[in-house]
Amino acid sequence: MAAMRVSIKTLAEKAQVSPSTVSRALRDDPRVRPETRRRVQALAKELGYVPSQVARSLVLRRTQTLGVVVTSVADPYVAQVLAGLEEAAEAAGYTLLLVTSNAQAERELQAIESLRQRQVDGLVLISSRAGELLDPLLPELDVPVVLVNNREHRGAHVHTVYSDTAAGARLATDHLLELGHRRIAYVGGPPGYSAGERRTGFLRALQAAAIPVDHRLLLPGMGEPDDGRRALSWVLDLGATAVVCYNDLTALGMLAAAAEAGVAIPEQLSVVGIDNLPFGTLSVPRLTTVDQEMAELGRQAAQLLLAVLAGQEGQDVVLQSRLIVRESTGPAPAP
Amino acid sequence: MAAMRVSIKTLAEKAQVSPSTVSRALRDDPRVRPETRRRVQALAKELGYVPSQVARSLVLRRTQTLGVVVTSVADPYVAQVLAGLEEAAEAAGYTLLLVTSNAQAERELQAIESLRQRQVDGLVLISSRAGELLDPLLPELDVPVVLVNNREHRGAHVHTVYSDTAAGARLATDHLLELGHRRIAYVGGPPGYSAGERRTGFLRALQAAAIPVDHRLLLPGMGEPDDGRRALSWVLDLGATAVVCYNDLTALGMLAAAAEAGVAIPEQLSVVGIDNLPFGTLSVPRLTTVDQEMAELGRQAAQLLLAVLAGQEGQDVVLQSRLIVRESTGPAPAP
DNA sequence: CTGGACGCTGCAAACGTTTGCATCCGGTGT
DNA sequence: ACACCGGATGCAAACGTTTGCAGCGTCCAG
Repeated sequence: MAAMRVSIKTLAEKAQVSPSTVSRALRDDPRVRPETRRRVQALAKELGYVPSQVARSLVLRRTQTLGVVVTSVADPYVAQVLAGLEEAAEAAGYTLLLVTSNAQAERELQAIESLRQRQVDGLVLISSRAGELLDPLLPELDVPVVLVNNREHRGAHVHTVYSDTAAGARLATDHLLELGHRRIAYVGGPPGYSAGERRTGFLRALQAAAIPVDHRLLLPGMGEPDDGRRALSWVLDLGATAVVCYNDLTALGMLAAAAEAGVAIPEQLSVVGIDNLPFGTLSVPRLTTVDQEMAELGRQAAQLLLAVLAGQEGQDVVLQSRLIVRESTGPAPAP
Repeated sequence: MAAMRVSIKTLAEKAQVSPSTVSRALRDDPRVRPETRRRVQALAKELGYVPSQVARSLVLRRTQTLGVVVTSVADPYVAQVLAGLEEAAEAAGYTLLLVTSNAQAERELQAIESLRQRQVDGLVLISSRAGELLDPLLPELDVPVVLVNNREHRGAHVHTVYSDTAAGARLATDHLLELGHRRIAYVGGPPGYSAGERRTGFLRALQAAAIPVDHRLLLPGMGEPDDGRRALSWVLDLGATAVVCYNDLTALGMLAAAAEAGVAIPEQLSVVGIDNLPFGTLSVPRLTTVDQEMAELGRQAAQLLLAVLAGQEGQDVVLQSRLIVRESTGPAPAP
């Protein structure tokens, strides 16, 4: 439709003023006469003028844009964090540039490079899996970085926002211990920060209760429902009466498998997850879990980044985990 | 760290060549002597040169960026579409600019405006809820638009990618009819394109089977689990033996409520959803549903947009729905 | 009548690229 | 010796803004 792009210059000609004046008029600079301002603004509306954020970015040297790299948006944990992040960023006039890494370190680095070239004002890495590959890169970055759910890295411009998930796992385990369970299994998650934390939280709880760990009860997993499914018969065979899962997804998979196999939850087996996904209330029985406040995590990440961008001192933030007892856990069966 | 940003000019000085040559050397233009090219590239690496995509965008007048507006990333349907979209866009060298509308028409328009100013090369609207407010805006846009899961709008630059969800709802209903059900309820979704389609699909199936509709069995909802929960006792009271839900979320809510209330599924009530969320396999019983291939929808949307951007003719795409029978549906109980 | 002050506007440079065209150089064909 | 050619490089404009500084009236005080 529009034959040619209408720029500030176009407006300038039509309004018989200089580009500078147009620029100022559009942004309500008090230095331009009210009448001129109105005239220019009216003209802008009439001609359908759309300011070019990219030209503006070039001269101002900031883009009002935050780069976010995630493992996968299809992961409900990530999606929740992202939602909180977007909300807070949007409220401050920032827009998100989203890139997916599929949990591959190599792609994560590429993503960062791409965002860098796009001159994002700040960077958020959610559940980064790049590990040590990240270290040489971080100091190079000329923008502040916030790591969500990962404390493996330090640096001048790098900040951290995370749930105290080790404590969370401990909470979950202590809950089972209080219920009288003594043989408790753990189904793990994908290599990386949080799986490590959660696992040590679990182990510490056992240790504090002076319960020797049976390493056969420490199962590997990728944080997916099938991991929980597979684990069910394994843990029953070994006589476990309870299991803490790396995350809700794993736990939900186990609940589903239990239902299909006719295993009574929690009478025969107590199951607890971590994350508090919305779906945890839809399972039968409803899932006992540990809240990780993903949306809040995202919001805090955005606010931290924005604070740093505004020149303030950035304080790392840690969110406390909170146990949510529902019906998937119960007293240990009498021996 | 870097005291000053290193630009093409910086490289030019250090390498004793003109900026033009540097620019060409960096992009492997055959017109620059191989040796010069190597020298420049080495220097670039050494000084940690990062090309400015924004400067490039300004002169090339495209940003290699696609704008996406969604209702909420926390919605698993949206998240799946987004995942497919990102994958395909990324593969073609495009990055996504993501904005959330919270299903509010006003905010959706603002989002579009914001993306426009950011000079996105194309726009994707997922499950737009802006309705008629969108119509005056669409022709104004100077970039191609792809609507996902919404056929309410037409225009020169607007294309559409959708599941034939009316057919899907009909499939679901026909399935119940074949199982002998005659009193079938429907729990609806939020105002907008797809809820309308799905509802008419449902109604058409009844009509084709010459079953009079009892309008008390047409329940309102917002596509959330609680809608399904609430609907359970209502539909049982009215003697329904089956219910099709606007989406899986609603259906899963109903299954959970049924389990809690001791209502046997599918013996007392058959429940079918639409979407085929991953969670549909974790419920007890597993949910019968209609696949909507969200990720594929996203991929197709990206490809369509990219094709149009490449100057090709853009063909709207429609994905066929496919019934997935699991255990939440069964024969109608004998009267 | 003069000297400012003040209110409004314009000039021009800058942000970091890309690219059409000109330039320069050594070599080649006649 | 001349014109010409081709390869390598440089010049300068352009993309669409913002902004420090200068300019220009007009009005008022002295």
